[in-house]
Amino acid sequence: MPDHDSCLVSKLSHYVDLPASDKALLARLEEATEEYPAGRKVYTTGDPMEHLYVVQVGWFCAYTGLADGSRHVVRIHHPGDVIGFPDLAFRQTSVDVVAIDHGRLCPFEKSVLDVVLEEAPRLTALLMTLMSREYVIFIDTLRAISRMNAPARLAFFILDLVNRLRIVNPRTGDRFYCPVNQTMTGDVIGLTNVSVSRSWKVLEANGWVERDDNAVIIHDEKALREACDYADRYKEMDVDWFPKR
Amino acid sequence: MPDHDSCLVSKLSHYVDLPASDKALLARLEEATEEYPAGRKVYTTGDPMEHLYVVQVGWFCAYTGLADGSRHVVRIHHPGDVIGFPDLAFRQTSVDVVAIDHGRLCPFEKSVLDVVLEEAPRLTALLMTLMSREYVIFIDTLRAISRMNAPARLAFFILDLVNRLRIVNPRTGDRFYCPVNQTMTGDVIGLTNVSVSRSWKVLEANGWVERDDNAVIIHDEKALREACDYADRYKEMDVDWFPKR
DNA sequence: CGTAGTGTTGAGATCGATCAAGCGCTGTGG
DNA sequence: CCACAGCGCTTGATCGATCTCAACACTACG
Repeated sequence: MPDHDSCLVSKLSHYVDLPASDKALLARLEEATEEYPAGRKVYTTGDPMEHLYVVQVGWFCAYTGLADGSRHVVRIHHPGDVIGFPDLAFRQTSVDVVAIDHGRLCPFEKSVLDVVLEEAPRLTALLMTLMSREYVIFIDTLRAISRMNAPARLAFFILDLVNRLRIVNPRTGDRFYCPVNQTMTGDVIGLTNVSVSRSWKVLEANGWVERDDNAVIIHDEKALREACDYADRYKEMDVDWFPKR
Repeated sequence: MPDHDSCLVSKLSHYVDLPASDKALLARLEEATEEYPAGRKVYTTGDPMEHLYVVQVGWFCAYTGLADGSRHVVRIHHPGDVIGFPDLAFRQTSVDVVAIDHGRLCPFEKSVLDVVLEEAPRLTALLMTLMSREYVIFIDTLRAISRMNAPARLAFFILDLVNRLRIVNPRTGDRFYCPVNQTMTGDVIGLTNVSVSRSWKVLEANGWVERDDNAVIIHDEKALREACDYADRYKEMDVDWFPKR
């Protein structure tokens, strides 16, 4: 009965087998999916923190505004991601989330997480692990932004994107579609759109990447990795310690 | 029987009441405390990820090295912090951890977390929440580093420190002891020791802070907050959704 | 007294920001 | 069909914040 599979489950099955009871639980908790046209807000900073969302289709962007009007993009979310983890600890959201292109989300209420924690330890472990992985990637990002030059930061951005896309779609290979413009890219890695443009030029001149309209083609992934000392956090997750049931 | 109280419990009781069964569980899982003289390594990048640690006494520093020999400090840990959250997802550690001054840790094995998840949902929720809070603070840090100037970053660093110290010791007030030198400070907020020194001068010249040997005295917290658009994430945690047992 | 660690200060170099202009593409409306 | 506006990207010129390098002061410690 694939129609009744939770979309959280279908995304999370990439990582670990969940017992049927966990799947059934999630299917019960999950609300109807929601469509988001490009540009539509999911929520705004300060909104009550009531839902987590699993991205089913499309790219979403979590960002915060700064006092001077500039913007910092916290995270670009792809299909399979969970939106809202960081704000679990709080009553209010700490970021804005908006759809970059047309997308679909599966919301489920934060308030039902208690049932998950009580009844589905294996699923709980998976959620904790996913959160922890996001956290480590953040550490990597901070490291890149605080200590690396503009082209290296862009290399990091590209590698992070492609490796995440490869999880959900292993056929991704070295070419992917990227709807993120240069201004937004800069807001992710702490640069202006001008520096992003120049950094692209550098990476292209090196023969490491190529751009074709909104597509990115990676020609020398090894060189990109070395440029930003990249560690792929998406490959090896430790699920051995998970509860058995 | 305070001697048998888990030190994790005693630290976590700041946030939420835990059922006696959770406390007993933790006391059982916890290993003997370990003493760390200043400078002693707790673990090194690439070590098998076998323990989490609760800081009981002292300051610890989690950092990663960069290819060019420079260093990025991921986090300064204080009493009450849990060391190792970010690496939960992985088999190997992704940072080095070292004692800044003399300290004491309570290790407990990652492999027993499955028992926690199966038997102590309320405690599990607390751990998830603490991880999530760390994550949000990281987002704030990244925002500061990627978009703010040197004095604002230092202001952020100071406010983060003092607000964390105030959790464990509410009597902290506006003065605290800080064993972190300027080089390490720079490694936290993405500056050189030289820029840190100059930024201190700026904040002092503004009359916002004062230094007295290794102590920091805050004279105008409001101004500091405004300088770096600071949000105190340590005040309001949402524990309402926690499982009741 | 010598050494190591830490912080301060100055001078010059550098990287990315800022400002400004222009190009190509797209969608819209006359 | 054309004019125009809007958006994203590129490029050049200049500016400025921070880095780099270097020298020096101070302290602790053997």
